[in-house]
Amino acid sequence: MTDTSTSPRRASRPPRAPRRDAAENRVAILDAAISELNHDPDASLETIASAAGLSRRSIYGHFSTRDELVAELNDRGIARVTAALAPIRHSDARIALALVGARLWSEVEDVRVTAQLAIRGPRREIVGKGLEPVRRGVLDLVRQGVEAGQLRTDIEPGTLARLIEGAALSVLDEAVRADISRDEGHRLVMLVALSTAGLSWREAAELIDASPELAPDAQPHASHHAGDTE
Amino acid sequence: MTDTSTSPRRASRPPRAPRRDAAENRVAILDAAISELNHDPDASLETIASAAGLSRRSIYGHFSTRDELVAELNDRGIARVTAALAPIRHSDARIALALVGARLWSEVEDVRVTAQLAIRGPRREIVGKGLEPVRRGVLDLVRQGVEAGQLRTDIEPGTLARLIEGAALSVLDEAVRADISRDEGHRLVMLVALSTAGLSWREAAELIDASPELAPDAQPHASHHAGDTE
DNA sequence: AATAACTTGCACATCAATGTGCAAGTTATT
DNA sequence: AATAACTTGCACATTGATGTGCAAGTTATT
Repeated sequence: MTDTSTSPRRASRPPRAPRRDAAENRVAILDAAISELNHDPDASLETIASAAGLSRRSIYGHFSTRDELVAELNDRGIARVTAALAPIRHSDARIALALVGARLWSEVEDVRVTAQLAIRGPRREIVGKGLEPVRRGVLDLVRQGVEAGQLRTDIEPGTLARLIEGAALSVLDEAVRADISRDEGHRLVMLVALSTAGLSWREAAELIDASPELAPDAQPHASHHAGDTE
Repeated sequence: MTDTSTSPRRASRPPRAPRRDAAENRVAILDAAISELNHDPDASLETIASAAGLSRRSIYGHFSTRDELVAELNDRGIARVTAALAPIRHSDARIALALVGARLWSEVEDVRVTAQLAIRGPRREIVGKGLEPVRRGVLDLVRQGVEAGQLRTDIEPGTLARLIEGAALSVLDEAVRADISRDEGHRLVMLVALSTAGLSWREAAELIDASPELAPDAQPHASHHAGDTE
């Protein structure tokens, strides 16, 4: 049990670093949870635990309640999405929008769980709050694009932003259903985002092919900070 | 399921017709269930019952188990969707596709619950089977459109069909989030379906405005009269 | 090797939801 | 008014999941 109580019984006890295997197990739990919740948003701790190769009891050594585990997953998801989308800035809103799709694609699993949580469950309000900045970002892109005459004007920006988001999620769903390859999904999510944004399919393809920053390998991967000596 | 047939069977039980209020209550339960499950896919019978203005206990007078209630909802949903989409036939696949969106829109609530059930829960396989014909129909339309050079060819028909379905559902979600008016939703779902199918937003709008059968008041039953208005 | 950290299995308490039985009320229908 | 249909409240059994306490085992770390 991770003692969170701040009762300074004696001199401050130095919180030691967790054991290596324990740290690994913690990650294993998180990963298993993501994976299992992708299949069934109501997966039990039992299920998650055994998927992580641990006993249910052990989970409580890392997370004091189920909610805490989910919350952590959630924070992680939001953090990843935010990190992935934050640096996107481009003079062409269409490209930026495609980039949003592409970045989401590179985080499929986390994104899906987070998105599910944002829709269902009692936490949906809170999760929604966390995603607020991301949504604002997309909305700003849409506005920028409309302003520049690059995107459709027949749908209100706010609505359009949410629809693009929804369209992208559809691709992620489809990706889980049918096993879609990395590059295929990469292109697909961009195509769909652009289509929803108002481009014809030929325009979308043209734009993607003409923009080197949208190539499947132009993805600046999330920071593996610290070059580990190998 | 519900045997209303007056089979001349004098075994031991003459099956009488249900009392009028009972029949009404049954419908009330179904309606309440739809509504509540739209808010929370895991709504309890307690919640549903009180939303229907009844006690939880009374539900068991109409449905012997929760599953049976859900199954009935499901059948009803599939029936409605099927009925709404079955008569759609048109030489122009784009119009037909828009029509699919429009018809789904007219059944929003039922469609959403059914769609949810098709994704979550242990019944998803069964529900999916029920929707099979509908999906085949959409797929056929997509193929027809591709054949005729009216729809995009950069996405595999099977995938495209599912993406269109997903896009339409996004609109339905959006409709629940923000209160969208009947006509607004009607147009929106068509626009999004066509956009996903590959049209630019201007093409989509043009097509919709030029097709009287896509007008918000074009009624569900009278199938189609030869399109001559151009 | 010694220690503390971690895992595990079991027993147990709790909780929310489902489904039943039954007796007492209401209400539609004849 | 008489009857059967229906609703309701309460008690109760059941089930699945969560969360705890504890003792006994394992394993990383020193």
